[in-house]
Amino acid sequence: MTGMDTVEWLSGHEQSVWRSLLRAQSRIESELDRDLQRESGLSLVEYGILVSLSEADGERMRMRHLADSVIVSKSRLTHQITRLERMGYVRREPCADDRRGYWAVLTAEGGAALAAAARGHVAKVRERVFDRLTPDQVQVLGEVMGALERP
Amino acid sequence: MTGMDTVEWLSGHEQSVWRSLLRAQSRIESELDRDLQRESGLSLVEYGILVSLSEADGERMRMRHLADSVIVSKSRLTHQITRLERMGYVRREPCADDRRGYWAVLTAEGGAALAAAARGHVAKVRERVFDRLTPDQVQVLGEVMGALERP
DNA sequence: GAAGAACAGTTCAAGATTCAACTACATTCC
DNA sequence: GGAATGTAGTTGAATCTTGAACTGTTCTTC
Repeated sequence: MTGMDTVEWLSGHEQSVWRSLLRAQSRIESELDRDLQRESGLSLVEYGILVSLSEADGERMRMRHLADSVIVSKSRLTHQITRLERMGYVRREPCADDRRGYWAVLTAEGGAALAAAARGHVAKVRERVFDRLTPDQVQVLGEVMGALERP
Repeated sequence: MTGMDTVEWLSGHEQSVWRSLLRAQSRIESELDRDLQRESGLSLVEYGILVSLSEADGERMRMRHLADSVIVSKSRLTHQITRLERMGYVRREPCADDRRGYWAVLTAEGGAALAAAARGHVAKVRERVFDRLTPDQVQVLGEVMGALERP
């Protein structure tokens, strides 16, 4: 009795689930990223940013809100938006009623790039994920991820 | 009829599952990484490398095999092992029967660092993932991730 | 047994990410 | 109203990642 039993370990089954999860995660992410990159020149994060913007009111979002929405640090978002701005897909606009703030605004080119990327990307997501699962599995996966996504 | 219907889109439910998955993924990973980093100075990838080595025969693995096992590029592994070597947690040994190759070998310090990190990390994994799920959900999650981890 | 292909691993340089300052504006509260 | 505190976003430097090119070894096949 060393005191070790006050720490909860993972059961054998939990451990194997956890490792599968880690492998699945990193495989899915790296494959989708590579394919998206190759076919549209966008990273997964850039794609996510464009999606968020395209769905927002006026196709624009405040930096802070956008950062939360795609789950990256403020600093990383700043750099990322700078790059997207260089590509012509996003532009910054100062925010009228909060002079500290900026809007990141989707440009027409950005919308077009997103549209061009979306089709192939979605096909890959389907192929890589949903085609491998039964409807019941998808159902439970949704419940599980719903529970896990909360902070 | 624009031809768009030849592409399979995601259903509304699939889309929402997919987005939950992405958010859950990035939250889990960034939280665990931050905590691990803070409490033991290891990144999640470094932790994974030490785990793989600790479980391997002779606590050593060839670079290539190790790279596959933790799912990173050869190049990234080279850099990562260089850093772990600087920290004193791993050392490289030339491979006797294949003169192109090297073993990455876990040092005593590396084993100790892993042991020190493991307890807290596992507690976080439990707290962040398994405590939120019912046994049935864990069961299905395992099946699903088993299907998704294959290349 | 030699030529050519494949493989293990590293290197280099470009680009991305991180983290802690930092600036500038907003809010609170006395 | 003004000092203190909080928030939005950027900057800079150090670190990390990426991908292609490269070295040296092994495997194949004729």
